Amino acid sequence: MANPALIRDKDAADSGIGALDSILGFHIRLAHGAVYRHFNEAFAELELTQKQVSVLWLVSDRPGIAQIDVGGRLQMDRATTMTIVNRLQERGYLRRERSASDGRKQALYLTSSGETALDDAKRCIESHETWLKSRFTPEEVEKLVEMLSRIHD
Amino acid sequence: MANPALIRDKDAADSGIGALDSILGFHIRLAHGAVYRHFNEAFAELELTQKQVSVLWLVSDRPGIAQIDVGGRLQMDRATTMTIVNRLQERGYLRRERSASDGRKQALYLTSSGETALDDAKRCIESHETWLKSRFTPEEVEKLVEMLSRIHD
DNA sequence: CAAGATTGTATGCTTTACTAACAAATAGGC
DNA sequence: GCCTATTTGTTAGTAAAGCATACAATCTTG
Repeated sequence: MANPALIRDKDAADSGIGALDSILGFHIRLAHGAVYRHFNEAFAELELTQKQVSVLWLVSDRPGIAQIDVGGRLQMDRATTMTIVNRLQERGYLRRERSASDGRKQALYLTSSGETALDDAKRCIESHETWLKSRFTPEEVEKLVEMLSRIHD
Repeated sequence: MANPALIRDKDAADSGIGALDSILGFHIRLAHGAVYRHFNEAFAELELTQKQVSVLWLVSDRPGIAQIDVGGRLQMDRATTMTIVNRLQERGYLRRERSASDGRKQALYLTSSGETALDDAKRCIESHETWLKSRFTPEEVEKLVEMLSRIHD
């Protein structure tokens, strides 16, 4: 009955976010939230988070990498890195070894089940990325990545 | 002594994130993290989070807005919205009133101290946004916002 | 009016992020 | 070599944010 377009004041029925719309940081936050939710749906059965996959991937690329370097590359502090590595170790996806060249460091390696999990994850990421990139041309994706890099580098 | 470029295997001394670099979602996550950290530094003395400021701003723009609409516009579920509104209410920044038009809804209004806090926050956001946008031309900012909107709309 | 949907609320769990403190190992100045 | 400072890992505690579930009150619809 009530035409939504006519509702005013108390119901604030028009959509949009008003002046917030001009805040770049706000759009980054919303976009991140949307990607985060889609990722979690895609990875529900694998039971892996974005961070966990990132760490697995990084350790796979650089066997023997130290925790501090994982944190540095993924922009996490030592404590945060610990909790993620701990969980991955508990699940048997990676193991720690004392580094031979620096006794302070823990060298990280994937286990074979960690590699299997990462292979599954990469397939999920592929479809997740396809979903995400479907709204852009290849040139736009490149431009977007480049601009985002300017923020986090 | 040891040339970093020569270190191999166990130390993985080169920088970068390898194949992860081509994952758009990963860059969104890193950029979000960088913005999040800078925001928190800028708002350390105000003791407000991004979400809290967003809610204050939205309630200021639309006095009497219901919690469910706040959540919808900021893409949060009811439970998450509750915790944020609760905290803002505890701090005396906003108040709840039963909606006259719909008894299920709580109409939200800023208190005068809430408006003061929002004014302070807007000044902080301005410098935060300046920091963020300083790496882009105005055209790039516009393009970036437009592309991010394609993700979260 | 009855049944279903919406909204707010309360509770509990998980992940991420940060701080502070401490121990072990390394690096640097003398 | 020795002493001090730094780095790295670890633990413990705090907090924000997100989500699921359940329940009550209210509204909507058949």
